[in-house]
Amino acid sequence: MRGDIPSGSKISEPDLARSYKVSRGPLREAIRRLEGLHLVARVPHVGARVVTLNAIQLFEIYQVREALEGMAARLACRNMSDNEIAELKNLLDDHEDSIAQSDGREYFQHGGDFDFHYRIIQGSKNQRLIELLCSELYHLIRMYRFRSSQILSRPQTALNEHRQICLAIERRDEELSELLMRRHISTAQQHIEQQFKTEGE
Amino acid sequence: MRGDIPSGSKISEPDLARSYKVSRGPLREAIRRLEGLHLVARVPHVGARVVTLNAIQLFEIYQVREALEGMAARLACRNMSDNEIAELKNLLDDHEDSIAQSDGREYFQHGGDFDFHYRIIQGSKNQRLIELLCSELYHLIRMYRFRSSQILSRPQTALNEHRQICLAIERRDEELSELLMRRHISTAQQHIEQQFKTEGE
DNA sequence: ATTCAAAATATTGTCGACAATCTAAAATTT
DNA sequence: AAATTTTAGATTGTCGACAATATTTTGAAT
Repeated sequence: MRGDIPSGSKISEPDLARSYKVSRGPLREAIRRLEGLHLVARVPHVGARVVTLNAIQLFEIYQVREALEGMAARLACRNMSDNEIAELKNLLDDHEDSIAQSDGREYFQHGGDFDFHYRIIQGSKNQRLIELLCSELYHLIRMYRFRSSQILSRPQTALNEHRQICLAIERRDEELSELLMRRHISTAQQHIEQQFKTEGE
Repeated sequence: MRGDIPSGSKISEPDLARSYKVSRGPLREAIRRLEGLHLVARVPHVGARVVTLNAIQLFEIYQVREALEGMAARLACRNMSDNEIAELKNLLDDHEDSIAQSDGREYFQHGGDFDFHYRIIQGSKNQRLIELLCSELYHLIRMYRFRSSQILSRPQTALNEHRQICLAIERRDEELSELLMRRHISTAQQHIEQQFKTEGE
């Protein structure tokens, strides 16, 4: 998860066991867990490799993310307390300051973007949705972000979109908040696609 | 997955290892995989239990399912071939016959309902979406269906809804097909909720 | 009789070793 | 010289045993 082991590299059980100072038994159990999280792929009798995300897989993840986070925004309208919404607004004000200070470059890098999404996901109060997005998909997206050092810095635009979503949630407008969240993620997806194309040249 | 081990029962590693004629090592690795699928829950130093779905958890799963299958229907509009859509229509005709023959009781039991949903999910051509719905969530929903012997038999209504969805896909109407699919699942969810209430009395 | 403490039991966590399988390297054949 | 077969090496899969931890039972004290 930290990215210490490069994406795509083969995992040698004896080597890893030595480096972590554990026996192969617990290590294999751990690998099986990572397999469940789709972070390593395992071929019987051949070995385990750290998964690599190609453009298509990232594309697919973003489609899933759009559906799930859209639902999260809808449920957040239903289930976030007035207090939680007030705190969400405070967070956005902090982000505003942070962008003004750092000239906007560090918004995505310091998890500011994820902070916002994280709160709304939590606000859905749907435990399964939370686990799916925050534990399972997040690691995969994060893995990609490690590689391409987030060039998609469009902090002011993103912040504006965040504010719109926040407003819709404040008004408890389920339809609108879902729509805006889906568009927001869809836009991010398109930016990544663009990036992949220019990268390929 | 077959339901041999009752939901909620504790899993004894030595017992299971004996009954499957394997050592505890591979068994533990298998349990870790099931843990990843959320089919067993594990507490350190205490043991593993087959998960039980309460009403809330099932409710949450259906919310996730609504979001994901709605997206699947949308993507199916984009990615299903004309041929695949024609086959989908044939499937619905078969279902029609099956319902007429068996007086409609066996539609859900024999996986007819799932057949339809399965094809649309596959039609999305999104591998991650397919895996999430068909491999991960399906087992959980199936686990519940084992317990309550599917009382929600409203076969004719469901079939009609399926036909409407199919029509929307045929017309490549992404908006409508997603909407109809979400309503279809939302309706099923409400039926289950109803059932839980009457069950609790 | 009830409650708390301590010992006994059972279960989980970990390890090192051996067997089965795959990958590569070397040797033989064409 | 190239290709195929064979052999050697490494890696994965499996096992039984031991240590650490939790649960249950037993006993004693209130």
